[in-house]
Amino acid sequence: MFRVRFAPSPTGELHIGGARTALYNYLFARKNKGKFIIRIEDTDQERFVPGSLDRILQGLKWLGLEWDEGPDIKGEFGPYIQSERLELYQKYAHELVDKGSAYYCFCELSRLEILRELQQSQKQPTKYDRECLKLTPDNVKERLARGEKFVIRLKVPEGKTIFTDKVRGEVCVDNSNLDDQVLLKSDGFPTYHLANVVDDHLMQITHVIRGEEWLPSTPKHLLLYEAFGWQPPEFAHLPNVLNDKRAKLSKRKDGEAVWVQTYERDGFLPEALTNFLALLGWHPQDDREIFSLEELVKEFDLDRVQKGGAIFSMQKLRWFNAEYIKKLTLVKLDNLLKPFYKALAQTTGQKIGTTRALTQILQSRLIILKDINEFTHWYFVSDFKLTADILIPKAGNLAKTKSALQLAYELLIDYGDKKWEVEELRNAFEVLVRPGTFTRGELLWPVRVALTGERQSPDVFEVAFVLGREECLKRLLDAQKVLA
RNA sequence: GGCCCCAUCGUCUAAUGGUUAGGACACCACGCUUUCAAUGUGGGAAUUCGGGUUCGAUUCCCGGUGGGGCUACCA
Repeated sequence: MFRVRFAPSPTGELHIGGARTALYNYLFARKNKGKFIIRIEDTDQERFVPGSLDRILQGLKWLGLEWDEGPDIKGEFGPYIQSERLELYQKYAHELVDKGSAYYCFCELSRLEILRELQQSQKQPTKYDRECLKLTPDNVKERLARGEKFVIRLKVPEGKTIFTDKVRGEVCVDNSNLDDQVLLKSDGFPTYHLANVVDDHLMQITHVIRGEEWLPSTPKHLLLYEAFGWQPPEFAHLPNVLNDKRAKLSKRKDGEAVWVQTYERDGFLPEALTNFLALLGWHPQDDREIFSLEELVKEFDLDRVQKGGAIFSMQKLRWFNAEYIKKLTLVKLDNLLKPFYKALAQTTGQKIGTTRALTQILQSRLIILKDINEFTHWYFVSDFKLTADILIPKAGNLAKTKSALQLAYELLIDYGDKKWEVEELRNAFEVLVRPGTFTRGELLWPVRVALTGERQSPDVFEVAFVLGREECLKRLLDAQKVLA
């Protein structure tokens, strides 16, 4: 049974790159009828952000990536939060020391810094010089007894470390380039490397699917498995998600655009985001692009994951989102829009009744839900400023425009008991369009502008329909005053 | 500086030892049309460079170049 995990650090929101890593892990697990596990890697106390854990889990839930074991779900391999597993790492670190695969180090941070600088200036690999490996066992015992601060370092053996990555194929590193990695910090917390290996083993993870940034430290992890005498999992390193400058997407460089929550807030649909993310570094066998999560599960295959980094294209994401909005049922879209409508009504001090009809005419225009804010000015604001300039069509003139508005007004006054419906309205106005009197443009442009105050808007009759007769009459009258 | 990874249209990518190098986004044009969208049709746009191997390489190998990542008692 395959077991994979997503292991975020609680240092903020769910990162977009992390979301893709989680997605690929999820797809791999579901595809292979395996388990998808969430583990929280909170071994850095300084970077810990309170509340972050909940927000990351919420982000994953929003995306629809459900997990089988995790901090909020009891599993037989818990706890799933590393800060609750501290004794474990300490035990294993000391076990490694006993085996001779690791050693105590008492060196000061300041000395290590100087050492690094020296090595770099001499064009050497930067790594620990093993000063503390010279210490005699008695010496070590004495310093420990004295309560001196220490770390435990991996003793990297000589040789080469070779492994086969599921995405990249064979990777080979000479151990002489590997640093004697700190495994246990002086505060008693493990580093990522130790905690990660211990937990992946204990939690019986079979496939480690993670970001490319871990590729260089994988040999160290393999060395750890070897030192413990454990069977290592398979590794698959995913290409990075890049910004438009081809650098790894990061909070520092890219701001809140890296948080999944930002997309949720702006009205991207989770289905669109997962679809987009899935295709960022992976491709199905055919040319299809629209995939539900279930369909992705069916098609996903690690063999078809890309090696090179992929630029996060907002344009393409927006296209996906528009596609998914178009596919939504009216009721569903209207519900999703409710919070946005409410906020708008609040700012304009307006009460809103049913928004169904409004939603319908906006559906094909929305790219993200937030667009509703700009697309509904004509609906929520009725006292917009009109000018003759905008009311008169490019190919029209003042007199014709005046009479168009007048005729439209009269038509609605005499509308009688005809149905107030889009097609009915269209038919009624069509009668006014005659060669020698009005072209459609000469008639409909002024009417539409009178009703919306905007050069660009939905169809006149759709607008008239949602506005209602009273409001239309009022606006037509107002427009005529502008031309008077 | 050292180590590792990567390289097809602007972007995401497909494909092959012999193809008119395919699709999607974006862009442009045209159609529809009262405007804007949506939609339909069409168009421009790519195998990083240099060596090999081969009858033939964009595809395989080597090198350059370029890009990225790592180089912490961060993950």
